[in-house]
Amino acid sequence: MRELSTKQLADASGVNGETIRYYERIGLLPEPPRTGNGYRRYGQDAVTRLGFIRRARELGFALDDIRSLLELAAHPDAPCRDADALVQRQLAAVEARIRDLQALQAALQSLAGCNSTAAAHCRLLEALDQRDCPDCRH
Amino acid sequence: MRELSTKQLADASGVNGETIRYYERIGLLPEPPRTGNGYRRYGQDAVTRLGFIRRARELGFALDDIRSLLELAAHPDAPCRDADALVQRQLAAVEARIRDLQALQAALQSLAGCNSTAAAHCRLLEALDQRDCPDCRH
DNA sequence: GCTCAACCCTGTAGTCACTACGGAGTCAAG
DNA sequence: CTTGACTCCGTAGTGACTACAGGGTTGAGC
Repeated sequence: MRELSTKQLADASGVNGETIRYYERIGLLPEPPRTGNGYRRYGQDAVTRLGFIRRARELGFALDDIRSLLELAAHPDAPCRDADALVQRQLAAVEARIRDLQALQAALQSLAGCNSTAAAHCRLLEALDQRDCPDCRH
Repeated sequence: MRELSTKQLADASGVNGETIRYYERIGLLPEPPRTGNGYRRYGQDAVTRLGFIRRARELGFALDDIRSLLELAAHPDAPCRDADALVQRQLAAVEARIRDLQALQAALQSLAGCNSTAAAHCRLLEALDQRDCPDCRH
C-alpha cells in the first residue's frame, strides 16, 4: 500500500501541505482521488511531480515556467530546445540579478562602518539625502 | 511658485504617481495640503523625501527599514549607530543572496546547452526528475 | 459653447508564491 | 469519552507596488 495522505506527501516531497493544495488549485498538480470521507489519496507519481516542482523552484523558475517544463517532460519525444531556452532565460535573469546585487554590495560597503556620533554626519543618511549625480545614473 | 502636483512630483522624484499615493496611504509620506478642488500640492521637501526613499529602495532596503532611516534622519543629534546597524544587516542579506544566486548560476550552467533531440534525454528534465542526492542537500 | 486630452480624485482588486487562519469534520489511541 | 493529530474548505494576509473603474476639473482649440 503506497497511497499517501496530504501530510505524508508533504513529508515525502518536502513541500508544505498548504502549498500542495495551492498547487492543485492553480492546476499544477492534478486533483487526486478521494477516500470515502473526502480525504485526498496520492500515488507515488505525485511525489515525483512535486519533487520536480520543488527542484525547479530551487533553481528559481517561476510556476508558469515550471508548468511549461512539466509539459515538455510529458512528451519524451519532443526535442529539448524549448527546455533549454527556459534555462538560458533563467540563467540570464540570475546573472543580471547577481550583477545588480554586486553593485548594491559595493554601495553598501562604502556606507558601512560609519560610527559618527551625530546622524547629521552619517554617511548613509548623507548619501540618501543627496541629489542624484547626473553622471552616475544607471 | 514651487508647489507641485502629483504628476510633477512624480516626474521630479522619479517615483510613479500611484506609488506616491501608496506611500501616503502607508504613512511614509505625510499628507500634503490640498487645493480648493481637492488636488494635492507638494513642496520641495516632498521631492527630497521621495528621493531619499527611492535611493534607499535602490539599495534594497524594505519600506519598514526606510521608515526607520527617515526617523533617524529626522534626529540629527542622534548617533548613527542604528543606521549603521541597518546597513550591516542589509549588506549581510545582499551577500547571502549573492551566494545563493551564484550557486544557482552554477547549477543552471551545468544544465544549459543541452541540445538533445528528445526531451527524455534532456539534462534539465533529468536533473529535475532525479531524486535528491542525500550528500548535496543544503 | 462644445469637445477633447490630460490631468486629478477615491477605493478596490490584481500581481507572485505562498502562508495562515477560522470553523468544521474524522479518526485512532488511551 | 476525550484528546490530539489529522483533514477539509474558503478566505485573507504578506510586500511593494500597479492597474482599473468610475468619476471630477482644467485648459486649449474649434
